Amino acid sequence: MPSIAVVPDAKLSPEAKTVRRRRKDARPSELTSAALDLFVERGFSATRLDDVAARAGVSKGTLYLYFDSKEALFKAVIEEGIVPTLAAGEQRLAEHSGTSMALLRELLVGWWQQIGGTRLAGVPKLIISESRNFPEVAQYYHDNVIVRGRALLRAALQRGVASGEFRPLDAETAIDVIIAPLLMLAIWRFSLCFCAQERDPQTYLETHFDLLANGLRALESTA
Amino acid sequence: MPSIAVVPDAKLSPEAKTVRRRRKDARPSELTSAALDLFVERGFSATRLDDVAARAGVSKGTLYLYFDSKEALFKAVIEEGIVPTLAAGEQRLAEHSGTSMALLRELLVGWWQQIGGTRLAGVPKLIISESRNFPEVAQYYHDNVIVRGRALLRAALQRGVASGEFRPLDAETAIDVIIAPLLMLAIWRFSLCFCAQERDPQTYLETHFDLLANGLRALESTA
DNA sequence: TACATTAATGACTCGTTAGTCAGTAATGTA
DNA sequence: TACATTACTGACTAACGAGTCATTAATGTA
Repeated sequence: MPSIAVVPDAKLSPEAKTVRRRRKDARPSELTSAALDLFVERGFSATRLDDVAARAGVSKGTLYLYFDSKEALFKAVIEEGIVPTLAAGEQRLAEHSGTSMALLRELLVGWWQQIGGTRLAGVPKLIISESRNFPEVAQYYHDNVIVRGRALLRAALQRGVASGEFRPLDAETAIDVIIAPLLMLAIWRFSLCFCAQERDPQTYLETHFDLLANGLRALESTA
Repeated sequence: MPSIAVVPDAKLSPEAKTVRRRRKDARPSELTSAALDLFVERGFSATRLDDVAARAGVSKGTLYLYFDSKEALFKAVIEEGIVPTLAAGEQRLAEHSGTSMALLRELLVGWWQQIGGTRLAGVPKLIISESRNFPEVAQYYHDNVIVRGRALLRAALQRGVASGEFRPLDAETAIDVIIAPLLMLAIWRFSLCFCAQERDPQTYLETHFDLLANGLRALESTA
């Protein structure tokens, strides 16, 4: 990266147009960062690698020095952006000592802070939209995000049921019901001008939690 | 395929390969039907018009006799498949006399029967995935589906609040909370191998209704 | 049967973009 | 200063697919 310090994802300044810099270490993350921006904005297929490269301040040829293919670049975006959050969640689960509802809330708030509320929130939409046509990415996401994410929630729910805090429930369905609103919130944030757009995510999340707390509460009102 | 009666979206039989038939009336719906199948399966951009035409048993040139562009074809798919359901919902609303919860349930079940449970369920995913790159389609869907659909739910909710059946609520947020799980259910059905795939939609919907009924119930438990 | 009308065709153009590779410029080394 | 190494470039290709249009075949009509 070197010689002259440069902000990670800055464009080349105009006068530097033809200057070649050598920054082997910094390139991959500069490229994945640029890729995330454009993938989220335009979709995976509709994003041109020329544009990704340009945004990272390099040429397309350089991109291919670091990533074998467009799909490999996408995988790297997921690996770098999403996967670490799961590790954090797994640690939270292991260390938690409060109520299960608090744990659940903590996991979901954590998701919002690290993914749902950031530009990474566009990734689930990308996966939903395009993974069918890119099986390798789909497989990677399934194995490293979906399976691990669901396992996390399943553990939290089962703990609550075991302690009598939650009424007995079908874990898989409950997981769906819990994450669907979060995913939709993330999706809406990137679906131009639709619905929730300008509304407050906080209010939405509170409403969801509120509903959830009632729905999960043991014994009273609902069988 | 003429003269002899033929199912709407049948492929050409091998020996009919070079025979040209004239069926002006039937073409548009044959083409939109084929288009829906392929759009849902592969996405809008990734679908080739050659394939749509072939599935409808015609050539690409013929497709362009009936639709001005790929986007126009997409608009026609929505117009023919989704819009009528909204008209049905509006009628239901006008004629309903029971409780507001029953009306709400009726609207959502109707949505499931006519859209969510059919191949049309793929359309919301298409819109979410690709509308950003196709502003004309986005505008059409927004005006004719989203706005009308939300108005329908808003009316049902407001009726319930007015009668004291539901607790006071922010209508827009409540709408989001109500439709998010339905949309996710539809989306999951077309997101290969992910999550809810093989689970029972009925169970999922029941869980959602159950949660909803508790969340909306007036006065007790929650403020 | 001859002629007019129109539904349908498919080869074509033309723009687009993932991926390649021979060459260039920056840096390291002696 | 000369030479070796390697990060980087950008023009190129090959393939693809939306949209066009001159031509052909089916049907209607006199």
